[in-house]
Amino acid sequence: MRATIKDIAKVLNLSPSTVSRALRDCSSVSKKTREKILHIAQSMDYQPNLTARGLVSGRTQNIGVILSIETRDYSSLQIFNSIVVNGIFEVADAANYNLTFAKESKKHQTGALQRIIDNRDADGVLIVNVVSEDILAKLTIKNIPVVLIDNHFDNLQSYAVNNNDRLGAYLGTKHLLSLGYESIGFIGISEHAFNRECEMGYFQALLESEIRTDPNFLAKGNGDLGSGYDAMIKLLKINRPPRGVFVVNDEMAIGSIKAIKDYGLSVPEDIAIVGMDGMPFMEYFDPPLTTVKIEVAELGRTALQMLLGLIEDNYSGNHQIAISPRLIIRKSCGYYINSTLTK
Amino acid sequence: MRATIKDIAKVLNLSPSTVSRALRDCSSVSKKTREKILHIAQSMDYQPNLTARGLVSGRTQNIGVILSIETRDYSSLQIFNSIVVNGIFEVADAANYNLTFAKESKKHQTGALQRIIDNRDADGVLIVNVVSEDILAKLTIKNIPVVLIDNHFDNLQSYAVNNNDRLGAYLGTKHLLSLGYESIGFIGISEHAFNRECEMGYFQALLESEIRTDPNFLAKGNGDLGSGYDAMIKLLKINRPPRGVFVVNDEMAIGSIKAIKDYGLSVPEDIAIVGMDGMPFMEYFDPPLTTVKIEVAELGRTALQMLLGLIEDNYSGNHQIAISPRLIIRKSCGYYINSTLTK
DNA sequence: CTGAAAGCGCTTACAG
DNA sequence: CTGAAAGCGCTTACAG
Repeated sequence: MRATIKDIAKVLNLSPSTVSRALRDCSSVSKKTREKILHIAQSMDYQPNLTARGLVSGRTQNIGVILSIETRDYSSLQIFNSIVVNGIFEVADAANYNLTFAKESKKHQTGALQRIIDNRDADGVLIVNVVSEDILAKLTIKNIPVVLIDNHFDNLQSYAVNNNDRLGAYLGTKHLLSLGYESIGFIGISEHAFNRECEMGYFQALLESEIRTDPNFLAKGNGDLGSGYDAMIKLLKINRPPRGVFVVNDEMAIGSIKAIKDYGLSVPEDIAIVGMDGMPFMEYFDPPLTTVKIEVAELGRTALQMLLGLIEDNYSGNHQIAISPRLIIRKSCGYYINSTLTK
Repeated sequence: MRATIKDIAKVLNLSPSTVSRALRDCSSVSKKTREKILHIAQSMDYQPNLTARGLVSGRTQNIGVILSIETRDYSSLQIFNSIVVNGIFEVADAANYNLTFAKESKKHQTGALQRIIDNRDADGVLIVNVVSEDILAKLTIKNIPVVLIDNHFDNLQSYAVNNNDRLGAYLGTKHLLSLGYESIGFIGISEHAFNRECEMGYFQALLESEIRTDPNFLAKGNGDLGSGYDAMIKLLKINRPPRGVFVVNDEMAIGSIKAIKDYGLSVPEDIAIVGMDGMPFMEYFDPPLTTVKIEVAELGRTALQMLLGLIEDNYSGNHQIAISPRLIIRKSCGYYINSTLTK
């Protein structure tokens, strides 16, 4: 059987209280007895029972991570989420917290989510991606601290960590402009807050170059490859299509490159493309995709640091944090063709 | 404050014991009092404190999931692992278990892993991918049930769930043969047990077609794209290169396709390629990759079911289970070119 | 069918 | 600096 505090106390003829104190390094224990206790504890291979500790502290040492149940295996979102979780894990582990996953959809929610809400099976919760306002409300009522990740709520009261989408679109568009292209298109996505941010970055870049925006140069998809293809076809059918296009996610960017090729044109010679996300394998496509890489793991790390502060009741930073993405130049933007000009 | 069993007992003038029994549906409580208790419990929004339950049951309701610390974000392995975890989660959630992640490398192991081993912070453990034998030994000593996932140990005593790699290589090779190609190459990986299984599947398929194996047609990489490229270059330099090549993972398959293109040849017209894995985005490459898809989530599900049986001490199935992968035909194998023959 | 008591392994005021 | 006692919220023999 596993040794307990009582066992150690008995061996040394001390009280459990003293042993407990010594083990946790309380200053009120004499050096001599502390050393005796530590020594015996080690020789008996004593390790505290975390559950018992949790019962008296009222803490679970769990962080709930709520994800959308609908995420398909191998999808971009799945990949995004798993990297976010990596970042979360790093911080959680250092702070001695476990992660408790939970998933949710309109119709169904996992047992884990019920345990978090009903039984308070987490000291705090991270909500990744769009999850219903309903869940957020329930957690708030139960007084469980929450931080949103990549949730483009317009709710300024929530604590949230997002990619700086506006900056991302700005960087992507600016890069195309810096390459000398004068007509730049935009393929967005039908997701309000996110798309609005991206559009603002795009417009700002154009404005700085004093280029008027052409409403025909704006197209939208739903985020997947096929919709990026369709959106690009629309742009291609315009009288004089844009010379460069910023696409708000990599998957649609790949779709739009396919559309351009199928149209008998080439990337970047005829139309240059810049995506956003940083999905895997994108450097292996033909041409390798230039993209604005989101610091996904950093989103997770930052969010959990914030949440930990909230749990300890000593967070005093901003309610909302935006993490800067960064441009990764590959070939689809034409940088290496134009490099004589720009380098 | 949250209602406790005591609170309910007080309201109804009953003992906590009876309330506890009623709440857990023990048969020994009269229908009448049970109903009263359930009613009050609901009106007081009572939910059991899981920590307290855990303390008396000696269970943590945690399943430890050990992963390699070295896995890079966005790598194939990272994607593989996250899908395995999806499968594990499904089963865990249905059985009311939480997942506790832990990571490990030769030099370093996370706090979570120490908690699992030292403090028994999990009722059972799943080890995904190659993790040191040392960890396995420690868990065994502590009497913590373990199931390995995708760990190609040669240890027949361990409980393990793996992809049926031999079958995978067999299916891939057989498919190439069925397309009429008579010389088939093999690009393997320097990982003993895994590679041996793949080779056996490859040889078996050749044998059934009475094709002699040419040792020059065997090449090896380390798993990443560049190494697949190099391995293919080796095969291309042979006097008469193989007409089709089975590559043991998708990433190297993509690398080998690139090598073929750079060599001025085309896929599948000159050399046909079949990979194995089922990584995302592979259908978008040029040409879309034919591959043997591993049922990754199923590996996770099966392993946890096995582990749950072990924890409950009622598992009586095989120690080792191999999950069958399945062929996904796309364009890199030339099926659609040869379809007049084969359809 | 119900209750009183002991216990799971720890922590923490309160005394001394 | 140390100990006795109470308690965290539940479960479970043992009696009746």
